[in-house]
Amino acid sequence: MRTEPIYALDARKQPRQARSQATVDAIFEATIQVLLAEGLPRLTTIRVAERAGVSVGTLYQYFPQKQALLFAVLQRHLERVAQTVEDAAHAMHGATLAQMVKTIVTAFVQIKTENLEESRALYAVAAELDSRDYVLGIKQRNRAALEAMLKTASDAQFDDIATVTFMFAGVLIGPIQVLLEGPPSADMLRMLPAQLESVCLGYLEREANPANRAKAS
Amino acid sequence: MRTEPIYALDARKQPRQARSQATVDAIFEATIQVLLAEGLPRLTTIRVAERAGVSVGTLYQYFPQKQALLFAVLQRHLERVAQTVEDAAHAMHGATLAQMVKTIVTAFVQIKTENLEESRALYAVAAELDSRDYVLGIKQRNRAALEAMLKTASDAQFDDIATVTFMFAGVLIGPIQVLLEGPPSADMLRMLPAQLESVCLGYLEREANPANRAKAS
Amino acid sequence: MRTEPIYALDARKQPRQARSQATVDAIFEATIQVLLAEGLPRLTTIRVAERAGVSVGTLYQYFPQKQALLFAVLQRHLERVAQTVEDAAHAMHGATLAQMVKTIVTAFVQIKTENLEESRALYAVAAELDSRDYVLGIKQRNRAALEAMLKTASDAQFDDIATVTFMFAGVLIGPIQVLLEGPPSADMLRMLPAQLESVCLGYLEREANPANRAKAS
Amino acid sequence: MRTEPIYALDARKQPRQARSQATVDAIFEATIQVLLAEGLPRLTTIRVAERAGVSVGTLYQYFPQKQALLFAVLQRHLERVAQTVEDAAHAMHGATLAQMVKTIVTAFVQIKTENLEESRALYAVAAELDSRDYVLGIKQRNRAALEAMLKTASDAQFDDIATVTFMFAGVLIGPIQVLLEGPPSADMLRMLPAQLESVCLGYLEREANPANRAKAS
DNA sequence: CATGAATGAGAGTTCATTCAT
DNA sequence: GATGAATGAACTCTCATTCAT
Repeated sequence: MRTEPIYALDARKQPRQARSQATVDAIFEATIQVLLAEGLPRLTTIRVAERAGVSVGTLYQYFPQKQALLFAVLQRHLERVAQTVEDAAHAMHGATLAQMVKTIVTAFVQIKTENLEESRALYAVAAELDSRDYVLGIKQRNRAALEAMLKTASDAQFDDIATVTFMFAGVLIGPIQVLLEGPPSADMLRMLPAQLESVCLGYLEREANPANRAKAS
Repeated sequence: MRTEPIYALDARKQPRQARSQATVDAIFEATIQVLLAEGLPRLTTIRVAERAGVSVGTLYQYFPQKQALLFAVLQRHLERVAQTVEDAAHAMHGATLAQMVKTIVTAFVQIKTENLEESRALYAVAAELDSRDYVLGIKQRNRAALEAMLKTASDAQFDDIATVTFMFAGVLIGPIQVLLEGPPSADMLRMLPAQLESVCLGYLEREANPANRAKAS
Repeated sequence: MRTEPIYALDARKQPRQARSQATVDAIFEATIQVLLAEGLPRLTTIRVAERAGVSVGTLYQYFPQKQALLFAVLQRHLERVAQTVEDAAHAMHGATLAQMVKTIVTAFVQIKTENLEESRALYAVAAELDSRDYVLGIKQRNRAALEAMLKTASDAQFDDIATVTFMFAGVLIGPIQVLLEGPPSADMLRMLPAQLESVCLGYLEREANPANRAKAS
Repeated sequence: MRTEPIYALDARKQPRQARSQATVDAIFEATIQVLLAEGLPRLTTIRVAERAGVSVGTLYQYFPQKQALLFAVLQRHLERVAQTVEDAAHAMHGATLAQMVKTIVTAFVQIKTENLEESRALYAVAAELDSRDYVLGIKQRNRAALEAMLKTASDAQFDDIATVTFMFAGVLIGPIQVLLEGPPSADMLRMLPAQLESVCLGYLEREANPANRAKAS
């Protein structure tokens, strides 16, 4: 994929006043709405501006390119997710595997699910936007937080912690993603946390170094 | 997302002559190549035609709309995946959980990995194309095959097989997807099958009905 | 002829500013000019825009489809014609047949002749555009105005007024059309009004109810 | 209107064999049908060929350009009309005005009405095709035939016979055209001949030289 | 001669972006 | 700053015409 450097994907103008912030928020909100109502191919700057109740000119005041707007929306979402994971992981340092898994799964399902529609809409954006590096960075951050946490598990120790973390993260996201893409099933959504805990705990216990596990108990 | 019915997404002239078939193949190939080299936003019908060594007119003779072309490419890929899963699942009817998991994981990783680039490129297509129903259908097929297989496990029995299958499929795809999106790591790729087996088997054994497990042993 | 409903043939942004109105007028004028200079098959949106001194984008801001543009031009012309006929007919209520005919013929010839080139150019547009219903509506309006007038003739009364009106209108338009299509002959143009009066009056007097004619004289 | 000389509007190949003639006829027929079913803008060579049951290549064997095909169809129609008028006019040499009018009106209404749909479809073709000269020529022929006939009227003589003929022809065609364009009304169609006779005879009698009329009677 | 796959110029239309008001 | 009319490059798609089979 041609990865031309994107100059200034970041919004040029840092909003300093309340009015500005309100405008930016309205634009963010409008972007998500258009995304959901019309789909990415029909998301035009004019449509977003209209729905946000501002003019195109104003929109361009805050986001000098369309890509910058989409990037910002994606960023806002992923940043929130990363922060949640980091907070949860940090809080669990020194806990048992079971406690860790329960907390992480709960937090992750919660954050991905509470804005279910938004999450779904942003998949297309991430896929199309030239944001691969950024997305990879976020995933890296998430994994780092998880890895740091796993290292402090009171009842387990892992030989290849990088691999274990990778699988942990992958396993966490897989079923959630499938759920997001599919027709929203309330049933599945209810079962998801417990099932995800089962999956993760099952895996982590299997992979935990037996010697240490013994020592821990 | 506005889901206007797409009339005749696959309504394309069926090639009747050998020459035609070669043309269609060249167009398929070119589509993947452009997707990888330029990305979906820069995939235009003219660029595809040029790379395929034909004129736009010819392209449109076989794919009456751009969407039809993308859909066909996606379809070819997913059909292959679904077929692979179905074959593998069917072959494992009556086997043990461990055998099932090993076979399925191997087949799935293999098919997704052998055309790694193609798989990656198609994510954006699926996300943007109005192909949700089709993609969901494929997932349904996959799950049905897995469920039918799991029901025949010689050493296990599940209470809520629908949920178990859903998680099984989700867990299978999660880490693979993460791998596809990231920078291809040979290390991870090597470990993936064993790790996936561990994850799946860990989960399935945990969820298997204890009574039956006892009986089986 | 496949008469698919044309959605929003006239759905165009209503110009709100003076600048806009000037733009729209320029586009109208340019359309007629291109029609005359190049003919309908060579009338492209780009050519019209160029001649109007604006960009294609601007043209499409006011006329969302090419058809809408052509329709608007046709409409402007026919509306003017219909208005002229209605005004003339209304003014002659209660007059004698001879006065009526003289006035209507004069008005009709005048309006069709003053923008002779425009009239001619629009025949092809009307023939090709999916405007049959609209054109028929205009003709209906014209006939209604003539019929209402004829009913009030002070010196005549008709048995089958619908038929008489139909023929009156048809006879009126026939020679004018022939003249428009042909090479403009100043001679014929000069004679036309008197001749048309003769034709119409001859016909109407023939068809007038004899009893009433007697009474009137 | 840019009147670039049309090279070779005539069909290149004069069909010599029965098979060829059948093919040409099928193509003619198909053209009319497509014209009626789809309208001029959707009349493509491929569609015509398909409906005629031949390949595009074959169509181009007989008509080297699309214009040549349309021109030929138009020609066939107008030739038939012109021939009919000429025959009728010639047969009436030396007759009375009343006889002349009756015969001409009958013939003209008949020929235009029997292939009503065809007549209507060809208006757009004539308007768009670069056939103005040809159409004018046909009209000229028709007028010449009428004029020659009128000159021999046994009971009338005209001062300005050119003008009278022009009006006669124009009056003849006006109501017919209106009828063709509108929704076909059986009522009007039935009345048309008598009404047209009335119009024409009324006019001609008015314009006939009184002196001669006296002498004639 | 007939076929129909291939061609590619050119048409209609969209939309990110600019800038005079 | 805000506005929204104007821009025009770029895209999708059509169709008259050609020519290898």
